[in-house]
Amino acid sequence: MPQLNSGGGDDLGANDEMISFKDEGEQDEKIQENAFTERDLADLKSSLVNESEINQNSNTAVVRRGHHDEQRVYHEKHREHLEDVSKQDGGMYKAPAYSGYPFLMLTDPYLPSGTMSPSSNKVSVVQQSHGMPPLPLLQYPSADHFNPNSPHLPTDMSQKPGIHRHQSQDLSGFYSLPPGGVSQISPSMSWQPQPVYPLPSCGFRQPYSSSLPSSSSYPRFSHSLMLGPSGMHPTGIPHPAIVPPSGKQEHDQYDRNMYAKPHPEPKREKEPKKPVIKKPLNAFMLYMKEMRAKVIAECTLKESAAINQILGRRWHALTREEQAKYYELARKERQLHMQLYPSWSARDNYDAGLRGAREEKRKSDGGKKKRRKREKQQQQDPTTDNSLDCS
DNA sequence: CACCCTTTGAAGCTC
DNA sequence: GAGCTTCAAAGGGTG
Repeated sequence: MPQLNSGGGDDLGANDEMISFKDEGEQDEKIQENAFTERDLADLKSSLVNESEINQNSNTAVVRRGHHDEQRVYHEKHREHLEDVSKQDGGMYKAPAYSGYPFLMLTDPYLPSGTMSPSSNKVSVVQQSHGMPPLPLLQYPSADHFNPNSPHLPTDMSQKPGIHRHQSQDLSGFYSLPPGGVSQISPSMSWQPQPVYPLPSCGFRQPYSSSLPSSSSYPRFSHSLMLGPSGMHPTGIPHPAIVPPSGKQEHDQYDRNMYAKPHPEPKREKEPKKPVIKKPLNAFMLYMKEMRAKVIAECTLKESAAINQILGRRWHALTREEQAKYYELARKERQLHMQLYPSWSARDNYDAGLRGAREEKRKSDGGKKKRRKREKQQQQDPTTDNSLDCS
């Protein structure tokens, strides 16, 4: 498989791919068309280097553990900024379709003067769809959180000992939204005519259930996410990424609960478990979310396995620049996820819910599934039809 | 009803 | 550090 850089490794992984894309120096014309210039790439590359440095400084294990005050400040800044954005945008901005948590298309914080990276600026969006408030995440259960004079909020966070966010992580700038961000997404390939973010009419479920009372104080959260103190994220901030221990999302979980998958937990009523915070989506997952509806419409397929195969082929058919957009989105998503859940680890979900039991079963099966997968890969005929069309 | 399938990528784990 | 495993989304299919 032509993985660009499967090395993983935090943010740089995806961007290394982008860098490698550039190094190969192909499709210059396309790059120009997409305003994805050499210089832009250099900027992006530079920004990524900075980011890794930043992460080293700010995301150490020590820093990541238990700095909830910091998170609160972050959300506060975030909220303030969004208010500004909302004003500037005339209320036109929308929530991204794949928005799980109130994911914001971020300004690249690592570029000087807060300019957008070439890829990010094409997708830098704070979308609000269906007339929902932009950032339910930022709707705090307590009005105190909104109070600039809140006693909970230190007047000078810089004085907070032991917590040092990198300057570039000034989140008000971090999440700034340039006007027209969405429209700047360069046209490309088959998904171009589609809105940057999938529309319900394309087969996606409504990102926000109409059944949810519009008067709700927490419009984008399902009721199950209106967690009390026990269901609250350690930050005290309810979040779609958090799966309450008490079962299924009452409404559509798509988008509103991007990271909130209703893992069935039969015994959860008796033994309250920690809410599950879902992994941030990687680039391909973001791509799938966006393109699934289109494939379904085109191919009249319903089986996800078949759809995903098609999407996998299409993913490889994407230009580097097009893929780079998703890598960038994924990178930012990981960043935001990290900001929101500093103490979260992917390992947390390894045994979440029934997965523990499932694990047991798989182990008892001798890793049957994975073995099948590997066998299939090995048996795969190189002459396999790689058609991007429906098959 | 729980799990499988199927994809890629990120992250964790093991050696 | 390489290689393997798990999980993330999705929803029809299967036992």
